[in-house]
Parts: sequence; structure tokens; C-alpha cells
Amino acid sequence: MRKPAELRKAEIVATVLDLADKIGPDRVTTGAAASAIGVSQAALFRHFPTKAAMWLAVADHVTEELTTAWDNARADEPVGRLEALVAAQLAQIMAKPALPMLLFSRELNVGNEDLRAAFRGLLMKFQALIVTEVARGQEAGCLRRDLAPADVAILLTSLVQGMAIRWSLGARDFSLIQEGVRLLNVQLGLLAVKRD
Amino acid sequence: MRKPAELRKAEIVATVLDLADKIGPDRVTTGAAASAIGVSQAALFRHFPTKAAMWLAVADHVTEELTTAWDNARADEPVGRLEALVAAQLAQIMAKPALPMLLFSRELNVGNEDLRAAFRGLLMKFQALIVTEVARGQEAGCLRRDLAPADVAILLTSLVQGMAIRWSLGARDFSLIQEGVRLLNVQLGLLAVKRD
DNA sequence: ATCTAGTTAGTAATCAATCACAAACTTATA
DNA sequence: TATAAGTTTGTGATTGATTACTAACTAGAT
Repeated sequence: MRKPAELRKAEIVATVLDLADKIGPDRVTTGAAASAIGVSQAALFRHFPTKAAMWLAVADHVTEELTTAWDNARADEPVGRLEALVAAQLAQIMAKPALPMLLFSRELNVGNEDLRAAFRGLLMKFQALIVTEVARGQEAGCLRRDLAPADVAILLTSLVQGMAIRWSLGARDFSLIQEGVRLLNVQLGLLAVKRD
Repeated sequence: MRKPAELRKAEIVATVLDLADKIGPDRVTTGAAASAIGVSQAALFRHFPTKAAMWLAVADHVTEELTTAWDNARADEPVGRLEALVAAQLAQIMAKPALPMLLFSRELNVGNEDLRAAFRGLLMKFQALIVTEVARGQEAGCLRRDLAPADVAILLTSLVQGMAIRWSLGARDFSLIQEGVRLLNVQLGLLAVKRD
């Protein structure tokens, strides 16, 4: 079945990401993706010059999705926004379990330098959002002021990554977002100004 | 050059791990390993029946190295031991950057279920060591008692993993062990009983 | 003389990418 | 409106490279 190129491109991107979830990023061959879509393997190269270009398109798509998820994580207090940001990130990882694996995939780590740069940029952007909100929380007087915002941000984003790894490598038998938010609140409790 | 099988086996294991550091776990082909050693590709199959068996031997080797590193991380107080354990872990990762990547490698995640089990066991063992030491620290009165040791352990191991990811994806332009221990102490400061 | 650790020279499988070509859609003109 | 011309999206067959693994043979030490 013929489709306009725009639609087909989007379909390829979605399928590559979906297959990456199911069988792992490095197992996604052009043949596998094509047969999952229902076209010939050669058809993919009508829309992308190389397989690396397909992955870059996937990165673009993920960037958009993550960015809007971050934008939608609103709250009136800085601490609430921190929780919303982390929850949004965990939700995205749950929905697309390939994301953590992609960071260590062969595709990203060898040969596809642009893909690597794209995802590094994403992580840095998230980190920057957290730093901003931590600083705001300190100014508002709800977070301890004796720690550098950048250090606090590393503690918080590390928690996200650590939870993602536990969930990804394990049997995925717990709710990533539920456990993640619970432990985030444990950490935020440690970071709150002491009221006693 | 002929070598006794024992030596050659060890050489193969070391070379596979070393190549994994340099070019990534999934790029280590039998041909690449063989030519790095200086023998023909077929020679490897004199010592291991399959490539998967080579990786299992690598896992055994890593298990031994990590275990002795943990054993040598001694200290008289629980908090000092926590720091020593984390420092030892970070040092191992710095020395063998393939370790985090291996967790998400294709080799481990598809087909080689034994390899996956081996590394999952290693992670769980480390986690258990941390839990034990946190509980001891709480009993000794140097760590806050209002948190579950398992939760605290997740915060600490997540920090290790988060730092490893930052270091691994970035330009590896900072000392993983130095920055890691610094941030560990920030976290441990948050967990210490308030003396004021 | 007999293992033992090696070799050279293969195999079958898998993969990304290319090729000539065909069908379906679009546009312009008679 | 009908149709010719051109463009877009597809296919099947194939290629060349790479891979893990095997088979048949060989040099050297005990």
C-alpha cells in the first residue's frame, strides 16, 4: 500500500522505536523494521539514505516528546515542579523502555556520533531544568541552601537513572513511576529545610 | 607462539575485556580479539566452544575482581566503609569502562541469559553490601534512623550509576572516583544525624 | 609417537545498501 | 474531459562485507 512520504517516515520512526523496546535497539535491522511495517526492506531506503539517518529521526521524535512532557510538568512551587519533572521523565521511560538501553546501544556508541550528541543534549537539558528548579527552591526557602544546586541536581537525576536501570535490568516488576516518586520524596525530605 | 592453554585462556579473557573498553562490547568480534592477541581467529575456538562461553569467562573474571575489591574496602566505621565501597566500585568502573556498557550490551541482553544472570547477581550483591552497612550505621547512631536501609541503599547505588552514566556518555573529562566520592559525601551529609 | 596448540581455508548466515523496474499518483495540455 | 508526461513510492533480486564457527592439516614438545 502506497503512503505519502511524510506518513511513511513517521511510521518507520515509530516502528524502529517500538521494535527497540521489544527486542533491543541493536537488534533492529532494516529487514525487521520493514516486515513489521509490511513493506519490503528496500522501501525504507526510499525515505532514509542510511540506517543511521533513521535513528537520527528517532532521536528527533524522542526529543520532541520529552520536551513537551517537560513543558507539561507544571506546578506552582519549585518542589512540586521537581516532582512533576521527575514523574514525567519516569513516565516517558516506562512508555519507551528502549530509551535507557539506547544510551548504551552499539548504534549510539559506535559510528553514529550525531545520535550520541542528540541524546547527550537531551540529558543535559533535563539536568539544566532540574538545576533551575533547585535554585528556585532554595531562593524560596523550601530547600537547604548549603548545597550547590548543580550537586543537588546530580543527586536527583542520578536517582532517575538508577531507578531506570533497576527497572530495566530487573523483571520490570514494579511501577517505575510509583517507586521513583516515592524515593524522590525521600530524597526531597532530606533536602528540605529542617523545621524542627 | 604456543602457550599453555591456561595462559591463553586468561589472555583471551583479558583481551576481550580490554577490547570491550576500547570499541564497545558488541563490537568485539572473534576476529578482532584474535588479531589483538596475535593468533588466528580459529585459535580462539580451541579454548572456548562458543563466543558466549568467552563472555561467561569474562564475567567470572570480573566477578572475582569486584569481589576482592569489595573485600579490600575496609574501614572501622560503617560510614567509612560505605565510602570505601563506593570508591572501590567507581575505581573498578574507571579501570574497566566496559562494565556499564556491558549491562546494556546486545551480548548480555539477547541470547546470553547466563551472562545476564551473572551481572544481575553482581549488582544485587553490591546492593546487599550497602544495605548491610547502612543498617549498621543506623544502629551505631551515625545515620538517620527514620529511613529504610533499602531505600537509602538505592539512593547511594543510584548515585554510583548516575555518575557512571555521566562519565561514560560525556567526554570522561572528570575523575569519576573523585567527583563520585565528593557527591557521595554530600549525600552522606544529608543522611547523617543532625548534630545541631 | 602422540598429544597439543596452532594454522589455512573454508562454510552458512546475516546485514545494509543498490539495482532495474513497475505501479500509482499528479500535473499539464489538447 | 481525456490523456500524455513526469514524479513518487514501491518491489524483487542481488551484492559485498562481516560474522561465528568448522574441517583438514601441521609444527613442536615431552
